[in-house]
Amino acid sequence: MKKIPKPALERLFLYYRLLLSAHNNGEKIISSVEMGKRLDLDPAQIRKDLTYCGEFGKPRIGYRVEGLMNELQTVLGLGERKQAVLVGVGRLGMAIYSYSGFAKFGLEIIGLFDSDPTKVGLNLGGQTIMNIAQLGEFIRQKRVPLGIITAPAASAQQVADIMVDAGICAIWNFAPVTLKVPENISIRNEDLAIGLATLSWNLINSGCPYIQPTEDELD
Amino acid sequence: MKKIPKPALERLFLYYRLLLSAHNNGEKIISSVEMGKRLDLDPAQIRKDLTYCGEFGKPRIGYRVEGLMNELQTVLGLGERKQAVLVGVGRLGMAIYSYSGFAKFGLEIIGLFDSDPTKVGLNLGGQTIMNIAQLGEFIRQKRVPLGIITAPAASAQQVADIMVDAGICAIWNFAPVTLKVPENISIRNEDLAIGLATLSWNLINSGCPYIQPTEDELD
DNA sequence: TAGATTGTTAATCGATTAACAATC
DNA sequence: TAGATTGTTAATCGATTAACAATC
Repeated sequence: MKKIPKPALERLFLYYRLLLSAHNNGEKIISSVEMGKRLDLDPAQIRKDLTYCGEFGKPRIGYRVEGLMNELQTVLGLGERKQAVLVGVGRLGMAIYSYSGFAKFGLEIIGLFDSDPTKVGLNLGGQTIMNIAQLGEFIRQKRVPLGIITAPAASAQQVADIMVDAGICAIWNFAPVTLKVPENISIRNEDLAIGLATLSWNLINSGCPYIQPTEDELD
Repeated sequence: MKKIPKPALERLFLYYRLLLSAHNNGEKIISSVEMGKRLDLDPAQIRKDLTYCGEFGKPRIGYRVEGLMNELQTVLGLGERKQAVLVGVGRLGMAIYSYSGFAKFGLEIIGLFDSDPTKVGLNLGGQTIMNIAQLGEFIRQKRVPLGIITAPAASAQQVADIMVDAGICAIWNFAPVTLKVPENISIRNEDLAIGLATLSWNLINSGCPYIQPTEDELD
Protein backbone atom coordinates (compact mmCIF):
# COMPACT_ATOMS: atom_id res chain seq x y z
CA MET A 1 0.00 0.00 0.00
CA LYS A 2 1.57 3.23 -1.19
CA LYS A 3 1.72 5.95 1.44
CA ILE A 4 -0.66 8.80 0.76
CA PRO A 5 0.15 12.31 2.01
CA LYS A 6 -2.54 13.60 4.33
CA PRO A 7 -3.69 16.54 2.17
CA ALA A 8 -3.91 14.25 -0.85
CA LEU A 9 -5.91 11.71 1.13
CA GLU A 10 -8.44 14.35 2.08
CA ARG A 11 -8.79 15.43 -1.52
CA LEU A 12 -9.29 11.86 -2.67
CA PHE A 13 -12.49 11.88 -0.71
CA LEU A 14 -13.60 15.08 -2.44
CA TYR A 15 -13.00 13.38 -5.77
CA TYR A 16 -15.02 10.42 -4.63
CA ARG A 17 -17.97 12.53 -3.61
CA LEU A 18 -17.79 14.47 -6.86
CA LEU A 19 -17.73 11.25 -8.88
CA LEU A 20 -20.65 9.88 -6.92
CA SER A 21 -22.64 12.93 -7.84
CA ALA A 22 -21.49 12.85 -11.47
CA HIS A 23 -22.39 9.18 -11.64
CA ASN A 24 -25.87 9.79 -10.28
CA ASN A 25 -26.12 12.49 -12.88
CA GLY A 26 -25.46 10.03 -15.68
CA GLU A 27 -21.97 11.27 -16.56
CA LYS A 28 -19.69 8.56 -17.93
CA ILE A 29 -16.39 10.33 -18.45
CA ILE A 30 -14.74 13.23 -16.68
CA SER A 31 -11.41 15.00 -17.15
CA SER A 32 -9.09 16.37 -14.50
CA VAL A 33 -9.78 19.83 -15.89
CA GLU A 34 -13.51 19.46 -15.33
CA MET A 35 -13.00 18.07 -11.84
CA GLY A 36 -10.67 20.94 -11.10
CA LYS A 37 -13.32 23.43 -12.15
CA ARG A 38 -15.96 21.93 -9.94
CA LEU A 39 -13.73 21.59 -6.90
CA ASP A 40 -11.64 24.68 -7.47
CA LEU A 41 -8.43 22.69 -7.58
CA ASP A 42 -5.46 22.49 -9.94
CA PRO A 43 -5.96 19.72 -12.53
CA ALA A 44 -2.31 18.72 -12.24
CA GLN A 45 -2.79 18.19 -8.55
CA ILE A 46 -5.83 16.04 -9.17
CA ARG A 47 -3.96 13.86 -11.64
CA LYS A 48 -1.10 13.54 -9.22
CA ASP A 49 -3.38 12.60 -6.35
CA LEU A 50 -5.11 10.00 -8.47
CA THR A 51 -1.85 8.20 -9.05
CA TYR A 52 -2.11 7.09 -5.40
CA CYS A 53 -5.02 4.87 -6.27
CA GLY A 54 -3.97 3.09 -9.44
CA GLU A 55 -4.20 4.19 -13.01
CA PHE A 56 -7.49 4.85 -14.65
CA GLY A 57 -7.27 7.82 -16.95
CA LYS A 58 -6.95 7.63 -20.68
CA PRO A 59 -5.05 10.38 -22.55
CA ARG A 60 -7.32 12.46 -24.74
CA ILE A 61 -10.37 10.95 -23.01
CA GLY A 62 -10.28 11.48 -19.26
CA TYR A 63 -11.40 9.21 -16.43
CA ARG A 64 -14.25 6.72 -16.42
CA VAL A 65 -16.56 8.07 -13.76
CA GLU A 66 -17.78 4.75 -12.47
CA GLY A 67 -14.40 3.01 -12.56
CA LEU A 68 -12.63 5.78 -10.73
CA MET A 69 -15.45 6.09 -8.23
CA ASN A 70 -15.26 2.40 -7.40
CA GLU A 71 -11.51 2.49 -7.15
CA LEU A 72 -11.63 5.42 -4.73
CA GLN A 73 -14.30 3.71 -2.69
CA THR A 74 -12.03 0.72 -2.31
CA VAL A 75 -8.91 2.69 -1.53
CA LEU A 76 -10.65 4.79 1.11
CA GLY A 77 -12.55 1.87 2.52
CA LEU A 78 -15.84 3.71 2.16
CA GLY A 79 -17.68 0.54 1.28
CA GLU A 80 -16.65 -1.19 4.51
CA ARG A 81 -18.92 -1.15 7.50
CA LYS A 82 -17.37 0.92 10.24
CA GLN A 83 -19.07 0.26 13.54
CA ALA A 84 -18.76 3.01 16.09
CA VAL A 85 -19.73 4.08 19.56
CA LEU A 86 -20.70 7.67 20.27
CA VAL A 87 -20.05 9.17 23.67
CA GLY A 88 -21.78 12.36 24.74
CA VAL A 89 -25.35 12.57 23.51
CA GLY A 90 -25.70 16.33 23.48
CA ARG A 91 -26.95 18.33 20.52
CA LEU A 92 -23.81 17.77 18.48
CA GLY A 93 -23.78 14.08 19.28
CA MET A 94 -27.39 13.78 18.23
CA ALA A 95 -26.73 15.70 15.04
CA ILE A 96 -23.96 13.30 14.09
CA TYR A 97 -25.94 10.26 15.12
CA SER A 98 -28.94 11.23 13.05
CA TYR A 99 -27.11 12.51 9.98
CA SER A 100 -27.81 10.05 7.22
CA GLY A 101 -24.95 11.36 5.11
CA PHE A 102 -22.35 9.42 7.07
CA ALA A 103 -24.12 6.08 6.66
CA LYS A 104 -23.46 6.35 2.92
CA PHE A 105 -19.76 6.08 3.71
CA GLY A 106 -20.12 3.06 5.93
CA LEU A 107 -20.55 4.59 9.36
CA GLU A 108 -22.76 2.58 11.73
CA ILE A 109 -23.22 3.96 15.20
CA ILE A 110 -24.16 0.94 17.26
CA GLY A 111 -23.83 2.32 20.76
CA LEU A 112 -24.76 5.62 22.44
CA PHE A 113 -23.27 6.55 25.79
CA ASP A 114 -23.61 9.40 28.24
CA SER A 115 -22.64 10.06 31.82
CA ASP A 116 -25.80 12.04 32.57
CA PRO A 117 -28.18 9.75 34.53
CA THR A 118 -31.18 11.63 33.18
CA LYS A 119 -30.15 10.64 29.66
CA VAL A 120 -29.17 7.06 30.32
CA GLY A 121 -32.04 4.76 29.39
CA LEU A 122 -33.63 7.15 26.92
CA ASN A 123 -34.34 5.77 23.51
CA LEU A 124 -33.00 7.59 20.50
CA GLY A 125 -33.68 6.40 17.00
CA GLY A 126 -34.15 2.84 18.21
CA GLN A 127 -31.12 2.82 20.49
CA THR A 128 -31.02 3.08 24.23
CA ILE A 129 -28.48 5.45 25.70
CA MET A 130 -26.12 3.51 27.94
CA ASN A 131 -24.13 4.50 30.97
CA ILE A 132 -20.54 5.34 30.30
CA ALA A 133 -19.56 2.71 32.85
CA GLN A 134 -20.50 0.10 30.28
CA LEU A 135 -18.46 1.65 27.49
CA GLY A 136 -15.30 -0.43 27.80
CA GLU A 137 -17.13 -3.71 28.06
CA PHE A 138 -19.33 -2.84 25.07
CA ILE A 139 -16.36 -2.01 22.85
CA ARG A 140 -14.55 -5.18 23.79
CA GLN A 141 -17.55 -7.40 23.35
CA LYS A 142 -18.70 -5.98 20.04
CA ARG A 143 -15.16 -5.35 18.84
CA VAL A 144 -15.95 -1.76 17.93
CA PRO A 145 -13.12 -0.17 15.92
CA LEU A 146 -14.19 3.48 16.03
CA GLY A 147 -15.05 5.87 18.83
CA ILE A 148 -16.78 9.21 18.42
CA ILE A 149 -16.30 11.69 21.24
CA THR A 150 -18.88 14.44 21.50
CA ALA A 151 -18.47 14.80 25.22
CA PRO A 152 -17.39 18.03 26.92
CA ALA A 153 -13.70 18.89 26.93
CA ALA A 154 -13.43 18.14 30.64
CA SER A 155 -14.31 14.48 30.28
CA ALA A 156 -12.96 13.78 26.80
CA GLN A 157 -9.58 12.45 27.92
CA GLN A 158 -11.21 10.07 30.34
CA VAL A 159 -13.49 8.78 27.59
CA ALA A 160 -10.54 8.37 25.24
CA ASP A 161 -8.65 6.39 27.88
CA ILE A 162 -11.53 3.95 28.25
CA MET A 163 -11.79 3.56 24.50
CA VAL A 164 -8.09 2.95 24.03
CA ASP A 165 -7.99 0.52 26.90
CA ALA A 166 -10.83 -1.44 25.33
CA GLY A 167 -8.91 -1.78 22.09
CA ILE A 168 -10.47 0.84 19.87
CA CYS A 169 -8.40 1.72 16.78
CA ALA A 170 -9.55 5.17 15.78
CA ILE A 171 -11.10 8.17 17.48
CA TRP A 172 -13.15 10.94 15.92
CA ASN A 173 -12.86 13.71 18.46
CA PHE A 174 -15.16 16.72 18.56
CA ALA A 175 -14.15 17.89 22.01
CA PRO A 176 -11.99 21.03 21.98
CA VAL A 177 -9.00 19.48 23.62
CA THR A 178 -5.78 17.70 22.66
CA LEU A 179 -6.14 14.07 23.60
CA LYS A 180 -3.20 11.92 24.65
CA VAL A 181 -3.42 8.55 22.95
CA PRO A 182 -0.84 5.91 21.99
CA GLU A 183 0.57 6.60 18.57
CA ASN A 184 -0.87 3.48 17.03
CA ILE A 185 -4.35 4.93 17.55
CA SER A 186 -5.42 7.15 14.72
CA ILE A 187 -7.20 10.27 15.77
CA ARG A 188 -9.03 12.99 13.93
CA ASN A 189 -9.81 16.23 15.69
CA GLU A 190 -12.78 18.19 14.42
CA ASP A 191 -12.06 21.32 16.31
CA LEU A 192 -14.82 23.61 15.14
CA ALA A 193 -13.64 26.61 17.10
CA ILE A 194 -10.49 26.71 14.97
CA GLY A 195 -12.68 27.52 12.01
CA LEU A 196 -14.34 30.31 13.91
CA ALA A 197 -10.96 31.69 14.94
CA THR A 198 -9.59 31.75 11.41
CA LEU A 199 -12.73 33.47 10.15
CA SER A 200 -12.41 35.93 13.00
CA TRP A 201 -8.88 36.77 11.95
CA ASN A 202 -9.94 37.10 8.34
CA LEU A 203 -12.80 39.39 9.24
CA ILE A 204 -10.69 41.86 11.16
CA ASN A 205 -7.92 41.79 8.56
CA SER A 206 -9.96 42.02 5.39
CA GLY A 207 -11.49 45.44 5.75
CA CYS A 208 -15.02 44.10 5.87
CA PRO A 209 -17.32 47.13 5.78
CA TYR A 210 -19.78 45.38 8.08
CA ILE A 211 -17.20 45.13 10.84
CA GLN A 212 -17.03 48.29 12.88
CA PRO A 213 -13.41 49.21 13.58
CA THR A 214 -13.00 49.52 17.33
CA GLU A 215 -10.11 52.00 17.35
CA ASP A 216 -6.97 50.29 16.13
CA GLU A 217 -8.06 49.54 12.55
CA LEU A 218 -6.61 51.50 9.68
CA ASP A 219 -4.38 49.44 7.38
CA MET B 1 -0.04 43.38 9.55
CA LYS B 2 2.36 40.55 8.96
CA LYS B 3 0.97 37.72 6.88
CA ILE B 4 0.39 34.55 8.89
CA PRO B 5 0.58 31.14 7.20
CA LYS B 6 -2.67 29.26 7.52
CA PRO B 7 -1.38 26.35 9.60
CA ALA B 8 0.33 28.77 11.97
CA LEU B 9 -2.87 30.79 12.29
CA GLU B 10 -4.79 27.71 13.32
CA ARG B 11 -2.21 26.85 15.91
CA LEU B 12 -2.27 30.36 17.33
CA PHE B 13 -5.82 29.68 18.36
CA LEU B 14 -4.75 26.47 20.11
CA TYR B 15 -2.20 28.48 22.02
CA TYR B 16 -4.85 30.99 22.96
CA ARG B 17 -7.19 28.34 24.29
CA LEU B 18 -4.38 26.70 26.20
CA LEU B 19 -3.38 30.00 27.76
CA LEU B 20 -6.98 30.73 28.67
CA SER B 21 -7.11 27.47 30.53
CA ALA B 22 -3.71 28.01 32.15
CA HIS B 23 -4.77 31.49 33.21
CA ASN B 24 -7.98 30.20 34.78
CA ASN B 25 -5.78 27.69 36.52
CA GLY B 26 -3.70 30.42 38.09
CA GLU B 27 -0.56 29.85 36.05
CA LYS B 28 1.50 33.00 35.50
CA ILE B 29 4.36 31.86 33.31
CA ILE B 30 4.63 29.14 30.69
CA SER B 31 7.45 27.97 28.44
CA SER B 32 7.27 26.82 24.85
CA VAL B 33 8.40 23.40 26.03
CA GLU B 34 5.49 23.12 28.42
CA MET B 35 3.02 24.32 25.78
CA GLY B 36 4.49 21.81 23.38
CA LYS B 37 3.95 19.00 25.85
CA ARG B 38 0.32 19.89 26.41
CA LEU B 39 -0.49 20.36 22.73
CA ASP B 40 1.82 17.70 21.36
CA LEU B 41 3.69 20.21 19.23
CA ASP B 42 7.34 21.07 18.66
CA PRO B 43 8.44 23.90 20.98
CA ALA B 44 10.47 25.47 18.18
CA GLN B 45 7.36 25.65 16.08
CA ILE B 46 5.46 27.30 18.88
CA ARG B 47 8.14 29.94 19.34
CA LYS B 48 8.21 30.54 15.63
CA ASP B 49 4.45 30.88 15.43
CA LEU B 50 4.43 33.31 18.32
CA THR B 51 6.71 35.68 16.45
CA TYR B 52 3.67 36.44 14.26
CA CYS B 53 2.03 38.20 17.12
CA GLY B 54 4.75 40.36 18.63
CA GLU B 55 7.40 39.50 21.12
CA PHE B 56 6.55 38.41 24.59
CA GLY B 57 8.88 35.70 25.77
CA LYS B 58 11.80 36.22 28.09
CA PRO B 59 14.84 33.98 27.76
CA ARG B 60 15.30 31.73 30.76
CA ILE B 61 11.76 32.57 31.94
CA GLY B 62 9.17 31.78 29.29
CA TYR B 63 5.99 33.61 28.35
CA ARG B 64 3.69 35.59 30.61
CA VAL B 65 0.43 33.70 30.40
CA GLU B 66 -1.86 36.67 30.69
CA GLY B 67 0.15 38.93 28.40
CA LEU B 68 0.43 36.38 25.65
CA MET B 69 -3.21 35.41 26.00
CA ASN B 70 -4.30 39.01 25.58
CA GLU B 71 -1.99 39.53 22.64
CA LEU B 72 -3.37 36.47 20.89
CA GLN B 73 -6.90 37.55 21.60
CA THR B 74 -6.19 40.85 19.90
CA VAL B 75 -4.37 39.35 16.92
CA LEU B 76 -7.10 36.81 16.26
CA GLY B 77 -9.89 39.28 16.94
CA LEU B 78 -11.48 36.95 19.45
CA GLY B 79 -12.55 39.83 21.63
CA GLU B 80 -14.52 41.46 18.83
CA ARG B 81 -18.23 40.84 18.44
CA LYS B 82 -18.87 38.84 15.32
CA GLN B 83 -22.51 38.97 14.41
CA ALA B 84 -23.73 36.12 12.27
CA VAL B 85 -26.75 34.65 10.57
CA LEU B 86 -27.29 30.91 10.55
CA VAL B 87 -29.14 29.29 7.67
CA GLY B 88 -30.54 25.81 7.99
CA VAL B 89 -31.94 25.08 11.43
CA GLY B 90 -31.53 21.30 11.43
CA ARG B 91 -29.86 19.36 14.19
CA LEU B 92 -26.38 20.57 13.30
CA GLY B 93 -27.56 24.17 13.01
CA MET B 94 -29.21 23.94 16.39
CA ALA B 95 -26.11 22.39 17.91
CA ILE B 96 -23.99 25.28 16.71
CA TYR B 97 -26.54 27.87 17.69
CA SER B 98 -26.85 26.56 21.20
CA TYR B 99 -23.18 25.83 21.85
CA SER B 100 -22.03 28.35 24.38
CA GLY B 101 -18.36 27.70 23.62
CA PHE B 102 -18.41 29.89 20.53
CA ALA B 103 -19.83 32.90 22.34
CA LYS B 104 -16.60 33.03 24.35
CA PHE B 105 -14.80 33.85 21.13
CA GLY B 106 -17.16 36.62 20.11
CA LEU B 107 -19.72 34.78 18.01
CA GLU B 108 -23.23 36.21 18.18
CA ILE B 109 -25.86 34.50 16.09
CA ILE B 110 -28.50 37.17 15.60
CA GLY B 111 -30.63 35.60 12.89
CA LEU B 112 -31.91 32.09 12.21
CA PHE B 113 -33.25 31.17 8.79
CA ASP B 114 -34.79 28.14 7.17
CA SER B 115 -36.67 27.38 4.00
CA ASP B 116 -38.97 24.86 5.66
CA PRO B 117 -42.35 26.57 6.26
CA THR B 118 -43.03 24.33 9.24
CA LYS B 119 -39.94 25.72 10.94
CA VAL B 120 -40.37 29.37 10.03
CA GLY B 121 -41.96 31.21 12.93
CA LEU B 122 -40.80 28.78 15.59
CA ASN B 123 -38.99 30.27 18.53
CA LEU B 124 -35.60 28.92 19.43
CA GLY B 125 -33.67 30.25 22.38
CA GLY B 126 -35.44 33.57 22.16
CA GLN B 127 -35.14 33.94 18.42
CA THR B 128 -37.77 33.41 15.80
CA ILE B 129 -36.78 31.39 12.75
CA MET B 130 -37.20 33.53 9.66
CA ASN B 131 -37.93 32.66 6.08
CA ILE B 132 -34.95 32.48 3.83
CA ALA B 133 -36.62 35.04 1.57
CA GLN B 134 -35.79 37.65 4.19
CA LEU B 135 -32.14 36.67 4.46
CA GLY B 136 -30.62 39.22 2.09
CA GLU B 137 -32.56 42.13 3.50
CA PHE B 138 -31.67 41.12 7.06
CA ILE B 139 -27.96 40.95 6.32
CA ARG B 140 -27.98 44.32 4.60
CA GLN B 141 -29.99 46.04 7.26
CA LYS B 142 -28.09 44.66 10.22
CA ARG B 143 -24.77 44.74 8.40
CA VAL B 144 -24.02 41.13 9.32
CA PRO B 145 -20.42 40.19 8.48
CA LEU B 146 -20.60 36.42 8.92
CA GLY B 147 -22.83 33.72 7.50
CA ILE B 148 -23.11 30.17 8.80
CA ILE B 149 -24.46 27.61 6.37
CA THR B 150 -25.90 24.45 7.89
CA ALA B 151 -28.31 23.90 5.04
CA PRO B 152 -28.31 20.77 2.87
CA ALA B 153 -25.74 20.56 0.09
CA ALA B 154 -28.40 21.05 -2.57
CA SER B 155 -29.32 24.53 -1.40
CA ALA B 156 -26.00 25.70 0.00
CA GLN B 157 -24.82 27.48 -3.13
CA GLN B 158 -28.07 29.39 -3.41
CA VAL B 159 -27.75 30.47 0.22
CA ALA B 160 -24.16 31.54 -0.32
CA ASP B 161 -25.17 33.61 -3.35
CA ILE B 162 -27.74 35.49 -1.32
CA MET B 163 -25.23 36.11 1.44
CA VAL B 164 -22.55 37.35 -0.91
CA ASP B 165 -24.99 39.56 -2.76
CA ALA B 166 -26.02 41.11 0.53
CA GLY B 167 -22.43 42.01 1.35
CA ILE B 168 -21.42 39.35 3.79
CA CYS B 169 -17.64 39.04 4.28
CA ALA B 170 -17.10 35.54 5.55
CA ILE B 171 -18.86 32.20 5.34
CA TRP B 172 -18.62 29.26 7.69
CA ASN B 173 -19.83 26.40 5.57
CA PHE B 174 -20.92 23.04 6.96
CA ALA B 175 -22.59 21.81 3.80
CA PRO B 176 -20.63 19.08 2.02
CA VAL B 177 -20.12 20.99 -1.19
CA THR B 178 -17.59 23.34 -2.78
CA LEU B 179 -19.12 26.80 -2.86
CA LYS B 180 -18.30 29.30 -5.57
CA VAL B 181 -17.75 32.71 -4.04
CA PRO B 182 -15.79 35.80 -5.09
CA GLU B 183 -12.25 35.59 -3.86
CA ASN B 184 -12.56 38.55 -1.54
CA ILE B 185 -15.01 36.51 0.55
CA SER B 186 -13.28 34.36 3.10
CA ILE B 187 -14.71 30.94 3.47
CA ARG B 188 -14.11 28.07 5.84
CA ASN B 189 -15.37 24.63 5.00
CA GLU B 190 -16.06 22.31 7.90
CA ASP B 191 -16.48 19.20 5.86
CA LEU B 192 -17.05 16.58 8.52
CA ALA B 193 -17.22 13.68 6.09
CA ILE B 194 -13.57 14.27 5.22
CA GLY B 195 -12.71 13.33 8.77
CA LEU B 196 -14.74 10.17 8.51
CA ALA B 197 -13.05 9.29 5.22
CA THR B 198 -9.54 9.72 6.59
CA LEU B 199 -10.40 7.60 9.61
CA SER B 200 -11.89 5.02 7.29
CA TRP B 201 -8.64 4.85 5.34
CA ASN B 202 -6.63 4.62 8.53
CA LEU B 203 -8.80 1.82 9.84
CA ILE B 204 -8.42 -0.41 6.84
CA ASN B 205 -4.71 0.31 6.54
CA SER B 206 -3.68 0.00 10.16
CA GLY B 207 -4.39 -3.67 10.78
CA CYS B 208 -7.01 -2.94 13.40
CA PRO B 209 -7.98 -6.28 14.94
CA TYR B 210 -11.57 -5.11 15.36
CA ILE B 211 -11.95 -4.61 11.62
CA GLN B 212 -12.88 -7.80 9.88
CA PRO B 213 -13.38 -8.78 6.28
CA THR B 214 -16.87 -7.76 5.30
CA GLU B 215 -18.31 -11.26 5.01
CA ASP B 216 -17.64 -11.96 8.69
CA GLU B 217 -19.71 -8.99 9.64
CA LEU B 218 -22.86 -10.00 7.86
CA ASP B 219 -25.61 -11.23 10.14
C1' DT C 1 28.08 32.81 37.33
C1' DA C 2 25.65 28.70 35.14
C1' DG C 3 21.82 27.18 33.00
C1' DA C 4 17.50 27.51 30.78
C1' DT C 5 14.90 29.59 27.34
C1' DT C 6 14.06 32.78 23.78
C1' DG C 7 14.14 34.61 18.74
C1' DT C 8 16.16 33.90 14.44
C1' DT C 9 18.75 31.99 10.85
C1' DA C 10 19.84 27.96 8.11
C1' DA C 11 18.83 23.28 6.66
C1' DT C 12 15.53 19.98 5.76
C1' DC C 13 11.45 18.19 4.43
C1' DG C 14 7.22 17.72 1.91
C1' DA C 15 3.70 19.38 -1.03
C1' DT C 16 2.29 22.03 -5.02
C1' DT C 17 2.91 23.64 -9.55
C1' DA C 18 4.90 23.58 -14.12
C1' DA C 19 6.44 21.30 -18.05
C1' DC C 20 6.21 17.87 -21.42
C1' DA C 21 6.69 13.26 -23.60
C1' DA C 22 3.50 9.56 -24.22
C1' DT C 23 -0.83 8.31 -25.69
C1' DC C 24 -5.34 7.56 -27.69
C1' DT D 1 -3.65 12.66 -38.56
C1' DA D 2 -4.23 16.60 -35.06
C1' DG D 3 -5.34 17.76 -30.72
C1' DA D 4 -6.53 16.94 -26.07
C1' DT D 5 -5.41 14.73 -21.96
C1' DT D 6 -2.86 11.70 -19.17
C1' DG D 7 1.17 10.29 -15.96
C1' DT D 8 5.54 11.61 -14.49
C1' DT D 9 9.59 14.15 -13.82
C1' DA D 10 11.65 18.49 -12.49
C1' DA D 11 11.28 23.05 -10.42
C1' DT D 12 9.25 25.81 -7.15
C1' DC D 13 7.24 26.99 -3.12
C1' DG D 14 6.23 26.94 1.71
C1' DA D 15 6.35 24.94 6.16
C1' DT D 16 8.78 22.42 9.72
C1' DT D 17 12.77 21.27 12.21
C1' DA D 18 17.42 21.97 13.83
C1' DA D 19 20.95 24.75 15.53
C1' DC D 20 22.69 28.31 18.21
C1' DA D 21 23.88 33.09 19.66
C1' DA D 22 21.63 36.27 22.69
C1' DT D 23 19.68 36.89 26.97
C1' DC D 24 18.03 37.06 31.64
